[in-house]
Amino acid sequence: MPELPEVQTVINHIKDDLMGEKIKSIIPLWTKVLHNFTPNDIYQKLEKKTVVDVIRRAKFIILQFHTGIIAIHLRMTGKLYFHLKNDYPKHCTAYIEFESGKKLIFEDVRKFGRFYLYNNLDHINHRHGPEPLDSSFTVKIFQGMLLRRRRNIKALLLDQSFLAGLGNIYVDESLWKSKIHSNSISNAIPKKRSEALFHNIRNTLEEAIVKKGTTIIDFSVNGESGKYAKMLQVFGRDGLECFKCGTLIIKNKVAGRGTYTCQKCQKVYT
DNA sequence: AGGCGTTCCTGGGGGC
DNA sequence: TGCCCCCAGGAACGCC
Repeated sequence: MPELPEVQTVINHIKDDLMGEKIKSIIPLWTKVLHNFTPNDIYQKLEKKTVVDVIRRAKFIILQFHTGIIAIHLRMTGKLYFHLKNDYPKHCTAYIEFESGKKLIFEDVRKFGRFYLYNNLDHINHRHGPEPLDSSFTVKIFQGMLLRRRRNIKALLLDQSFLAGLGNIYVDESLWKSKIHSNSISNAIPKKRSEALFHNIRNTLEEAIVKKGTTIIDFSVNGESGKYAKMLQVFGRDGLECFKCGTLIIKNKVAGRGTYTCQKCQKVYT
């Protein structure tokens, strides 16, 4: 389940090979993978069809062209990588052919991943909150955001229109580090705790990017595994002792997601 | 506004 | 030994 650090890792891995490449064609092998366009649309909308930049916004990989963007969302099992052979992997749902002969493969076992074609980032920006790692995102802004809502903290942090990029793993990690129980209500969290949460979200994401993400279930880049799995403090540790207090970590469901918690360290604020 | 259920998919785990 | 059922999970959407 790729979250911000995993998406950033994919971009860091393929960006140099994408820059300056000109698209020859985009081939869907499974019809629904192109969400709002057809292969022919790229001739009209992308004009020169040359990749001028590759950036991340929220959990999207953005291929920037002179007159538009292709946004790619990996959802749960999507993988994006260059492939030299002429055959396609079993779960390849689409690929992009470049004039140079390079092929960018999109492999996606569960078929939730999608490609989108837009004129610019407006459409994505409108439905997404701030980037947690941006320098413009501050403690004060975050605390204000929490106070203006009265909502379950885990549901809120997972909500991409509130804050972009977090997913199930890094939400649990950030809440544990901040000693906040996932059943807490956003505007009941004390100032000191929300300040800690702000810093722990950023530190956790930054450290995970350095470690090239977390290898859980399906995530890897060209078979290379992320190293953050070794750093996880609560996620996936049900039945094991909390690293801070020794209490057994429990797993339950919060906001419809599998959630890992230390019932002693993490306080419920309501 | 917020919470919850449903949908999309498939591999894999649980139950017997 | 095998097989069937059901579920996880990101995001969008509809409903209360």
